[in-house]
Amino acid sequence: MKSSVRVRFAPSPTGPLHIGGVRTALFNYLFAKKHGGDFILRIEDTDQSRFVPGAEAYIVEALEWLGIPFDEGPGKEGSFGPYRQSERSGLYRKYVLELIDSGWAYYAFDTPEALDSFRKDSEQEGQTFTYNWENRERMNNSLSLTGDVVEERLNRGDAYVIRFKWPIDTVVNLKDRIRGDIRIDANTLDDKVLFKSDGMPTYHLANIVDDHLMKISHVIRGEEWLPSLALHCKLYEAFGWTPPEFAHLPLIMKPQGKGKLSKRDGDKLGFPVFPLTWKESKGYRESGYFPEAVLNFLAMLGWNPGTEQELFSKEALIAAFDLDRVQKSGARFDPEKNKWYNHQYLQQKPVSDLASLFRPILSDHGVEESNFSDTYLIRAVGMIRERASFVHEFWDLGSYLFEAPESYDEKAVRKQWKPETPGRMKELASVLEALGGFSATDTETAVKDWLTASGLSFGQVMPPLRLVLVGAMKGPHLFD
RNA sequence: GGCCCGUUCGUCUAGGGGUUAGGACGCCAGGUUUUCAUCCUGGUAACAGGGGUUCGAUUCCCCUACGGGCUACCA
Repeated sequence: MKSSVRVRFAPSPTGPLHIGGVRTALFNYLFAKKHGGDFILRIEDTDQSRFVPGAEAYIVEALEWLGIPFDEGPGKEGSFGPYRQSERSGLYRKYVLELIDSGWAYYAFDTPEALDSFRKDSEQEGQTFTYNWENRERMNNSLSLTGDVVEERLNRGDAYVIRFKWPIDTVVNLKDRIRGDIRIDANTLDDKVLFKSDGMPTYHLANIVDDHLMKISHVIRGEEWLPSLALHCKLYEAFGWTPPEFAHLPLIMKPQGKGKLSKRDGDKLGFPVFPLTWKESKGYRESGYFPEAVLNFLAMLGWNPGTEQELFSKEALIAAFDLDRVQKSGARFDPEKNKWYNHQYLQQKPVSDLASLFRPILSDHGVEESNFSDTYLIRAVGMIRERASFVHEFWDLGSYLFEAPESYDEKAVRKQWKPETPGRMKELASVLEALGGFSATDTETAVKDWLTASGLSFGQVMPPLRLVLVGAMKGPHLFD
C-alpha cells in the first residue's frame, strides 16, 4: 500500500530562514522520507506589508544547500499548486463565505482604532479585552447589527474582516503527537480574524484551507503554534474536513540567558544563525560549516535516537527518525557542539575534497597554483586536517608549508633562540643538505646521527629547528 | 494579567517504581607528541521544591516555584 504521508514546510518570506526554521523543515523532511512521503514547500505570503524581496529565493537556496530538497513547491509544481499563497488568494473567499453561511463566522466592521481603544480601556481596568462571547454583542458586527444594516454596509463597501465565531461553553479536546492530550476551554479564546479587510486570508484560514487542499497528512511545526491549535482543529470541524495529525516541536533557545534563539545571539556570541549569508549576517555556508554537520547537529537538538549514536548521515537520520522521540521542552543552542560536529565531518571527508576547498583560500593568501603540485597539496592537507574544525583554519595551521614564515613567534624566540643556536642550525642545515633527498625517515636518522655525534640533545635542537621552519611552536611532526 | 506547554550534570540528552542515574559537548587532570592541536585514558557535575500514593519514588498524582510560548486585520 502506498503511504499517503504528505508534510509541508510553510515559511513566510519575511527574511532569511533562521536556524529554528531549518530544524522544522528538517524534521518535516525526515518524517516524510521515513514514511516514503512527500515534503512540500509552501510560501505563506498573505501579509503583503511584511514581504521581503529575495526572501523566498533565499529559502529555496538554503534548503538546497542544506540537502533538504522539497518534492513540491514553487518552481517544482506538483498537482496541488500553486504553492505561493499570494497566487492562491482568489480561492479563500469562497471558504470563509461558507463559514458565514453555516454560522461559524461573521462580518466585523470595527476599525483598528476602535479595537485599540477597547484594548486600552480594558488595560486601564487591569483587564484584557477579548473579542469573543463576552464582547461581540456590543461590537460592530453582523451579530449585533441587523441584517439590513449589514447588507447595506457591505454594499457600500465598508471595510470589514471576517471573524471565527467560537461557540459558547465548549471544550476542545486536542491531540498532539508530541504533547499528548490537551483540553482547552473555548471561552478563553478570542474570535480570530480569518479574512482581512485587504481581501487576503489570515494565516489561520489559509493554512487550514491549503493543508486540506494539498492533502497534508501531518502538520509538524514550532511550539509557537500550539495556542492556535484549538482554532485550527475547530476550523476543520466547521468545514467538515478530517484534520491532519499535529506535532508541535520544542523551540530552540538562546545559548545563554532567556528566551528563544535570535539573530542577536549569533552576533553577540559569534556564531551563524542563518544557513546562508544575509546582509551583514554571515551564514553557516560562508563560515565553513558542512551542511551535513549542521543537519546532524540540528537533528540532535530536540530529538535523539534512544541509542548512544551521535553521528548520523542524512540517510541514517531518515531511518532512525521518529516523532515519538522528540523532546517536549526547549533546547538551548550550543555553538560549541555545533563546531564539534563540523570537526567530525571534516575528519571524514576525503582529503581531495578538502584540498579543493583549500585551493581558493591559498590563492586568497597569494599562493600561486604553480607553486605546488596536487600531490603536495593533498599531503599537506592530510597532515593538518586532523587538528582543524574548518577548512579555513588550514591556513593558520599550515601556511609555512606554502610560504616561508615572515615573522617568528616572539615568546618562542625568547625561549628557544640561544647565542649558540644559529651555529647549530647552520651545521644542521649542511647535514641535511648533504643528504641529497628529503624523506621523513632519512632526515630523522640523519638528524639523530648528527645529534649523537655532536653530543646534543633533541631538546636543544628540535624546538629551534621548528621555530626556523614554522615560525612558531606548532604544527605536525617535524620530520613529516 | 489570562491561556497553554514544559522542568535529569553548565549544555544536548538516555533511563525509569528498588540503577554505582548512562552517553556526548564543555571544563579539569594524566598519557602520546621533547611543539601546538588532534587523539587516548581518567575526573568534575544532575533527577527544581513541597506534599501525597507506595514496603520503596528521580520515575505515578497534586501544589508551588521556575522556564518557555501565545495573547495583532504577523506568520
